[in-house]
Amino acid sequence: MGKESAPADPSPLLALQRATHATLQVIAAELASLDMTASEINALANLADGRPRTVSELGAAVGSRPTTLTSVLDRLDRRGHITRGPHAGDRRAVVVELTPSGRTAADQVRSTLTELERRALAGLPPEAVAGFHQVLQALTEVSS
Amino acid sequence: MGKESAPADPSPLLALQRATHATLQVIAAELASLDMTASEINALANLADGRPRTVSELGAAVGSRPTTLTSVLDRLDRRGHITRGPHAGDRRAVVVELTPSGRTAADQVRSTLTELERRALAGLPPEAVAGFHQVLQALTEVSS
DNA sequence: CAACGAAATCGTAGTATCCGAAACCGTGGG
DNA sequence: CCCACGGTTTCGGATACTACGATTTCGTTG
Repeated sequence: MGKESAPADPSPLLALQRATHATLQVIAAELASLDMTASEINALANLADGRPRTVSELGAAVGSRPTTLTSVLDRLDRRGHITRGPHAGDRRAVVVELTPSGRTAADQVRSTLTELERRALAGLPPEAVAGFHQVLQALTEVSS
Repeated sequence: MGKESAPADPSPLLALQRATHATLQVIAAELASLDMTASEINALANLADGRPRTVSELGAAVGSRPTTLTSVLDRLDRRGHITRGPHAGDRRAVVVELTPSGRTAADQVRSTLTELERRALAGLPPEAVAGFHQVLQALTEVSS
C-alpha cells in the first residue's frame, strides 16, 4: 500500500502546528525590516482593519491572555505604532488604536500576509479553502 | 446584513494562528498531569509512532531549529522519556528514541489529540477535512 | 590527506507567556 | 447613599521558548 503521499502524519493538530511554525518564520523573515516579533506582528495584523479594540478583545483575537498582551502593547506603544486611550462607555477598559505609523506598518503586514496566502492558495480549489476555514472554526470553537 | 457569522477575519493565516493558540491551551490543560510544556508535547507527539529520528528530522517535523530542540530534548531526557543514541550510518547524527515511559506519555498525548480532533470534526463533512489538509500542506510547502 | 560542509551542542540574549496581586471602575443590593 | 461583588488592566516575578554565533565531531570530496 503505497504510503508515500501520506507520510506519517494524519493528525490535523500536528499538521496545524507545523504549518503555523513554518508560516510564522517566513512572515517574520519577510517583515524583518519592521524589526518586530511574531506577537507584535500578530497584534498589528489584527488591528489592521483600523477598528479600535480593548485589550481583552485583542487578546481573544490573537489567542493570548490580556496579561500577555501588556508587554507586547508596551513595545508597540514605545515604537509609536499604537496608542492607548480611554474607552467611551467603560472607564475601566483601555482602547488600543493604530497611529499613522502603526497603520503603515499594519498595512505592510497585511499585504505580506495576503501575498503569502495568494502564493500558497493559488492552485487550490475554493472548496478546499472553505473546508480549511470550516475546520479551523470548529477547532477554535471546541477550544474556546 | 447579519455579519455575526463572518466577523472580520477572512485571513487564513490569522485564523490559523488563533486556532493554534486555542488548541494549544486546551491540550496543555488536558495534559496537565504530565507536567509538560507545549514544545515537549509537540516533540513527543511527533515521536509517538515509535520510529526513531534525528534531531534535524524532528526539528523539521515540529518546525523548530535544531538548536531550539536541544533544551527541549534535554528536559525529556532528564525525565526519562527519551534516549539519545548513536546513529547507525552517520556518527555525527544523534538518534532520538522513546523510552517505555516516554511511549506511555506519547500514547497519552496522542489519545488526547485524537479525542480533541474527534470532538471538533465530528459534524464536519470529510471534504472539509480534506481541504483543510490540502491548504495546510500548501502553506507548509510555500514556507519551506 | 587536506579542505569543506553537515550535525549537534553550548553559551548568551531577548521575548513570550502565565500566575498572583493590586488598582480602578461599573453594577446591583441594602 | 454606601457597600460589596465582578470585570478590566497593569505590575512583579518566574519559567521556558527561540534564535544566533562559536565549537566540536564527523562525513565527503578532491
